Amino acid sequence: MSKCEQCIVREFSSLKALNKEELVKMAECKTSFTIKKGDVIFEEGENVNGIYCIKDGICKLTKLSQNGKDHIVKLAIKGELLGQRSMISEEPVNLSAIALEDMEVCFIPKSEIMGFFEKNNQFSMNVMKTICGDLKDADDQMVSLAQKSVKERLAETLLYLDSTFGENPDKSLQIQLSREELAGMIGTATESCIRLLSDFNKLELIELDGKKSS
Amino acid sequence: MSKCEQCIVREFSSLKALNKEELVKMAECKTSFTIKKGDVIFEEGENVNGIYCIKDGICKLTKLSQNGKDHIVKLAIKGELLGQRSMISEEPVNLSAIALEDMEVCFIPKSEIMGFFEKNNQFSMNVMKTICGDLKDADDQMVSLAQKSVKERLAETLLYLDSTFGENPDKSLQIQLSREELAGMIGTATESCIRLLSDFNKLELIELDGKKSS
DNA sequence: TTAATAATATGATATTTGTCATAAAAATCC
DNA sequence: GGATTTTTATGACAAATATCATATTATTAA
Repeated sequence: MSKCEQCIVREFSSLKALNKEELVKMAECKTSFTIKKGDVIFEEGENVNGIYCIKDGICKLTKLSQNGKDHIVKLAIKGELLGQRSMISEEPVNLSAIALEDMEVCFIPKSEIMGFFEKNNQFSMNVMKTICGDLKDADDQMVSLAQKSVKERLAETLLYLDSTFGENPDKSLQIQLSREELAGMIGTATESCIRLLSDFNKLELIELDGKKSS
Repeated sequence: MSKCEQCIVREFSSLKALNKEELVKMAECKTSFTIKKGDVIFEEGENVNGIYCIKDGICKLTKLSQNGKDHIVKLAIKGELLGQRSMISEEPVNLSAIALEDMEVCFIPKSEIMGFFEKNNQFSMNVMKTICGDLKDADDQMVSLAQKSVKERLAETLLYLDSTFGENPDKSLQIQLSREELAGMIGTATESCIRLLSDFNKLELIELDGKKSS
């Protein structure tokens, strides 16, 4: 069992507030997983009873809508914690988490985290700040979905993917999303998304195949 | 200056975790306001430096989009706290709060609340749960905006307004929203909203003027 | 390597929704 | 109480987007 103390990734999450003792204790009760691209970490409606810490890789957090389409609510990367909201609310998770690439994640049981909440105020504040950040992002996305055209949302999303996940040496986006997934992020039909990408391509704003921004 | 101890409204918010001492201390540093319908409590981008507790009345939390329209992100009622997110994130507020009817609100300065965070764990947990609830709602709304038609969103919103804010004896909705505001909640043009309401009316699903749900 | 499957692409068309114009009704102001 | 402004309503039309059909290309599996 690897030591949380030596895991650099924790520095990027609320867990950075934990001291050595706490980290040792956490290392003892955590479980590590390897997740293959496309695999489900947890599914909407499940009782998760703890949180997942992403050690490596990227996943999408999706919610199934009535019409059967998956909407991508958020992308989560190395260092982020999954399942905090449902753990705090004491509810089943409201989103599914699915790996977009091979991942390594650690599961930390609820009992352990609740202990940190009681004893480590800085940890609580960190978690609160993270969730507040998510809430702000959600508000922004909401307004964007409500008031912007599909074209605007697509352009914004491409720029976001570029700046957040970076480009390969050949200028293509590092993150690999299918057109269907991209459509699921911006809230449109896959065909509309493909068509607009093709338009952007003709206007020479992007290059397709690898697809880079601007 | 009225006593927070005797204010029943606090039982409906995170503040219910406070003990007598804490309430007395809070009563000393809070300020009360009367807000007229249409008045702004705070505006997007402002530094608020504390939270508002709604003692009475309803307000809308809006965000201005690029096209100049206000999108209503949430409605807040008696008992709810405003400005928590920005206080915790140490950022300006991301939403404007505007009274939909005459209101009474109390302002509690940040320093006071931060003290509660440090000393009263139950209070922290309550705040966290509230924000987690808001986040879940935001995710739901996001998916609804992304995947449902305007008609579906309008119908859902009318049902929500009916069940949350109740009906008058004549079956009209208690909450008074203009067509423009309703459109701002569901993310559509005012004309489209009016048109659909008129359609619903013709189909005898609702009655206009007072407007009730059926 | 070929067959099968999935992803991407594009056309044709229908539907939804937005925009602009204008009118009627209601609310507000002197 | 009448004038003015705002809100609600509706028509006409344009634009955006979804849907269905069908290729084409890429990926996977046998």
